[in-house]
Amino acid sequence: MISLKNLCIKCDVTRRAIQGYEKYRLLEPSSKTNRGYLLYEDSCIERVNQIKMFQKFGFKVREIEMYIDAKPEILKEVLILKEKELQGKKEDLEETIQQLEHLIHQL
Amino acid sequence: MISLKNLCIKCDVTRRAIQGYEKYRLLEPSSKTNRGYLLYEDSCIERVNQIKMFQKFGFKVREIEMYIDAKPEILKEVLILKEKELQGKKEDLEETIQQLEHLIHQL
DNA sequence: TTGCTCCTCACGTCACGTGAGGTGGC
DNA sequence: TTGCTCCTCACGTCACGTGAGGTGGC
Repeated sequence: MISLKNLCIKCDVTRRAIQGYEKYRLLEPSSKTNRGYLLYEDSCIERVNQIKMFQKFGFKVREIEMYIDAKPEILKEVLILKEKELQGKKEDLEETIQQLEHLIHQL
Repeated sequence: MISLKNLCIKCDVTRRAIQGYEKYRLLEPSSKTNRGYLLYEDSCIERVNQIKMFQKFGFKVREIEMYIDAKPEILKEVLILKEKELQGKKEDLEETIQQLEHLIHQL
């Protein structure tokens, strides 16, 4: 068991981010202390790190629910699509940087 | 003079985007027809394209006001900082893509 | 009672998207 | 009157940020 505060510290997220994850049922506290403080399973640390990874890959929070517990084959397909998306973004970004450099040299 | 609709078509933006720019006083209609339709100067086409360029570089709409009419020397400094930001983003993105590829190969 | 910690709302942010409801001339 | 076009609100989106106001035990 781990408190909300410690979960936030260990995962480097805010309380508000955790609340956001809970809104989409990616996570939930397993109990409360008698003072009403929220308590989580230790496994939630790993869970939150996974959620953060999906977010980094460009998934919306409400999409993550569909994939975080998916079978490896399904997940692999989705991730391959995401990789193409990110490659596209990278190319757009490179083009934008070139435009920006061009403009800077004109000034 | 050009109608709002034609401005949107020429610049490939929506009416709502133009409204957003007007909120931050980057743009304004110069007059209205007797039917109340909004009319813009032809120079607004160029203006909107400039705004879009700043957005592409990562400026927030409300930041654009400060720079769109700035002196070249000032603008140059700001753009150089932006370029560094975009380079940083590019590097982050490349790292993320690598992580993603690594994960895909594990599945 | 005061201080401290943690809780649960709930509005704010950003750049628009997306209706709703109204208008004027054919 | 109906249809069409364009107008002006104003709530919705997304993932939290940021208070406000309340609670329980030292």
